[in-house]
Amino acid sequence: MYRQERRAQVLRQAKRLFARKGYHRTNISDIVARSGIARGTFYLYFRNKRDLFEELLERALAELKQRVRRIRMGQLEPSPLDQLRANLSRVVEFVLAERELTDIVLNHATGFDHELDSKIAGFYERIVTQIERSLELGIEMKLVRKCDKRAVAHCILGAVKEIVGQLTLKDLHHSESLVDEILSFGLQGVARPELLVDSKRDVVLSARGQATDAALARQ
Amino acid sequence: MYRQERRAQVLRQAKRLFARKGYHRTNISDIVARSGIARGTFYLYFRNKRDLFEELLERALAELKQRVRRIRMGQLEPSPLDQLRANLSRVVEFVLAERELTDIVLNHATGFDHELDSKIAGFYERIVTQIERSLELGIEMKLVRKCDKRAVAHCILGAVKEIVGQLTLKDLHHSESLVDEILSFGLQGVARPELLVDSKRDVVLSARGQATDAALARQ
Amino acid sequence: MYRQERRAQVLRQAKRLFARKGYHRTNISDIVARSGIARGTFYLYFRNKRDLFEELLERALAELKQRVRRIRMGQLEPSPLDQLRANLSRVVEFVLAERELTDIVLNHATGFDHELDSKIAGFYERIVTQIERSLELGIEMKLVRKCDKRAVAHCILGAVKEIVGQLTLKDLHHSESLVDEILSFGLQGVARPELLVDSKRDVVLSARGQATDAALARQ
Amino acid sequence: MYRQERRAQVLRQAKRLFARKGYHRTNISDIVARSGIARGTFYLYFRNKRDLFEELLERALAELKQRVRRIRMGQLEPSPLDQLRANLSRVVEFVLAERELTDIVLNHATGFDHELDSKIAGFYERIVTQIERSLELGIEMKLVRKCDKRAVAHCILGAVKEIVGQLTLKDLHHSESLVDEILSFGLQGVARPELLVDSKRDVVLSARGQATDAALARQ
DNA sequence: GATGAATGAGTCTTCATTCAT
DNA sequence: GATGAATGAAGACTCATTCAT
Repeated sequence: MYRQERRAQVLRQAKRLFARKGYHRTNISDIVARSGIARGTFYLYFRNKRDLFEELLERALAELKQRVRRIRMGQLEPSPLDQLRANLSRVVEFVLAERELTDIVLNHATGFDHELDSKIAGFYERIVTQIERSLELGIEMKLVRKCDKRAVAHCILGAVKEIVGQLTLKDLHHSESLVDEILSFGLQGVARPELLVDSKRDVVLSARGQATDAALARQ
Repeated sequence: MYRQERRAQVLRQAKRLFARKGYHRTNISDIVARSGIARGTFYLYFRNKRDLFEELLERALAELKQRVRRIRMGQLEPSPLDQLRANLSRVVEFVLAERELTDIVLNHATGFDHELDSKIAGFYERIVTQIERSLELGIEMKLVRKCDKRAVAHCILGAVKEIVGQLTLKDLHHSESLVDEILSFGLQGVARPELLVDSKRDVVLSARGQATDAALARQ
Repeated sequence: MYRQERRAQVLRQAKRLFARKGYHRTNISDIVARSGIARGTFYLYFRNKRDLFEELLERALAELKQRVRRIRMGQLEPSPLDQLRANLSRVVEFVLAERELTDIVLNHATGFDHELDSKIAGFYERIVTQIERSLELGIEMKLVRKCDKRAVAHCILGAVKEIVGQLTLKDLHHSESLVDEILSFGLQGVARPELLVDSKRDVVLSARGQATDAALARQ
Repeated sequence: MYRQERRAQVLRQAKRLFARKGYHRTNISDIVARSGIARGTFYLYFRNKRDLFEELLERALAELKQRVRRIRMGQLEPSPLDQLRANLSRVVEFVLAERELTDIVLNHATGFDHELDSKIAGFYERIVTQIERSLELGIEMKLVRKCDKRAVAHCILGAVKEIVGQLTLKDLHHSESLVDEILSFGLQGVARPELLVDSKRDVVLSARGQATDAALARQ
């Protein structure tokens, strides 16, 4: 288990450095110096610098994957909204606990090489698909309006990524209100609800938005 | 003007390479080979590799800044929504015309060095602030519900960034429907409007969303 | 101590090369090839090429400084002349033992950069001042004639530098007779002593040398 | 003659730059910028950078050669001492008029390449030989004591070089007194003349200087 | 297993020189 | 003749990785 401790120490230090300086500006010298091991020892634990980075990345992705669960229907399940909220809450929790890892995923894991890029892309793709499925489900359940599910899924993912990216920079603790704010935004957008309902039409914003303009203009 | 053409050619090729491989894996040899110039010629046009990158980045940011305009009130101005839509439309236009530049801004300009990081951060901060102001304005005009303006501004920025990032990957042409989809999402979220309105309350989603859950559950 | 041997080997080879070709025409490739080490290894021992050069220079200057000692008065001290001779002898010894280092100091350490130039200038300034003080002392003791001490100090330094520079080129061993020749020159110049003494005047060469001319012409 | 003016201008500027920064740190860009000509024009006037430098050097050497004349005997000639003084005076004059050129000869022309090194060495060799011959002549005329003529010649050359090198740094005008000081030093050294004469011996400093020590100690 | 000295391929950058206009 | 853009060889330095101890 001693071995594992050392390894963990290296991972920990590398994580800090990658988060602060990015992959290319972090060098093995930095890592081994911080980790208190010799240069050569590094290569007993990791095949090379890239592998170490990949491992960190995969840990983050695996953890996140696990925290974003499929929305399940059923009498025994919490309401879909609660499941949604729980997902988001778990993600925010992770982000706050692992700011550096999050920073790496969001800011330093991009444009690396084909393999890693695919890994990241696959991860996000999976998330987007999950969101898409949830939207579909929502539409079936008549909770969600009709929309370009894929585009909207990306919007949701983007909103979460951005908020979460901001979180890594600030000294915040987990706040449910933030999660709710994100949820509210995703669910109802920013317009005052009253403006969105119209006796004659289901969805106000449509036909290149002219109707909406009219509705809004009526105010 | 001949000089400017050559310079432009180098910028063009560098842009391609940076977008494809990122800054660190693109080397001067690549750039000069692609540009059909000699190694030394590069340094006639650019002080160094970093400067070239910075120039590309700044061009993108400047162009984007110019395309995102302040929402203006007044009889002679288009409706706020149309101004919003025009902003978004101009951004999407740019992104589609300059996929590589967009890719660089989104994926390769991060974790570079302090100066460039600040430049990017400043750019996004500006955008966020603009969105925030628009939200404020919307609230005053009773078009926008009350919310954590800063958080929502980040959500909106994130949604746009993500969609836009996806656009660079696909072979799409500018579609107004996409812009409308983003707008709809930002304005009304995903919930069916009817669910959001309640005779007794202005905003349904609140108090940790329990009311909403109830409302949604009622369906 | 193994490390020190390698380092010394590099210093030795660099010394040879700098002496033969000067700083600018000696490149790292030369040095590492001669030293039998790899390119990168060089940088384990020296921060850069300039540092290596500086180290060589400083070694030489330090050694020389140490060999040129202040003339001390006192019953227990050797006669001033013997102290002078000892200084000169130690310098000549060094020069012959370290021909290359001497060559570097004399011929390649000049017009380098401000810092190194100052170092060299400082070194010579120190020597000149020491000579000047010795002259002062000699005047007080009535061993030395009145003169422009600074100018004469430079003359003495120059004479020694030139002789020493010649030594580095020839295959000589340390010869006391050479030291004495320099001393004689410095002390009595080249004129036949008889010509210098005049019953009526202390110093013959004066008043724009006309008197001397007369004296010499009398012969 | 226009051409010659331009050429002279380039030589003038190059001289300044070489004197200030040395050969290697002076680049063609500097030279052409200062000279107000285009890069390519430089190569219409000079084959390359080295040639330009060589030309400057040769001018200096030629001028100096011309100023150091052989001591001639004869009723119609000035006294040898006056001829010596005139030589020295002409050299000092040149040095003061052409400080930069002197600086180049003394400090930057060394360790350059074989050909230039030989040129410089040849120049000095010539001077040394001239001094040597003068010493010989002086000995024949019983004006000069017996000595290692070659060594003494180097001492004299060195003294002059050093003084002259100092002159280039200071803001002095030609002073005959300085010339006399050098002459005095060369002729009579620094010892008080009385100490050098001994009724029984011609030259006091001899037999490893012990006699002199004794003589000096007698004081 | 641990070490850290050694490696050398790779990269940016400079600059004297050329040559088409 | 004059220009200055273009050239590309050359050089310093970095750093991930290896390997003898």
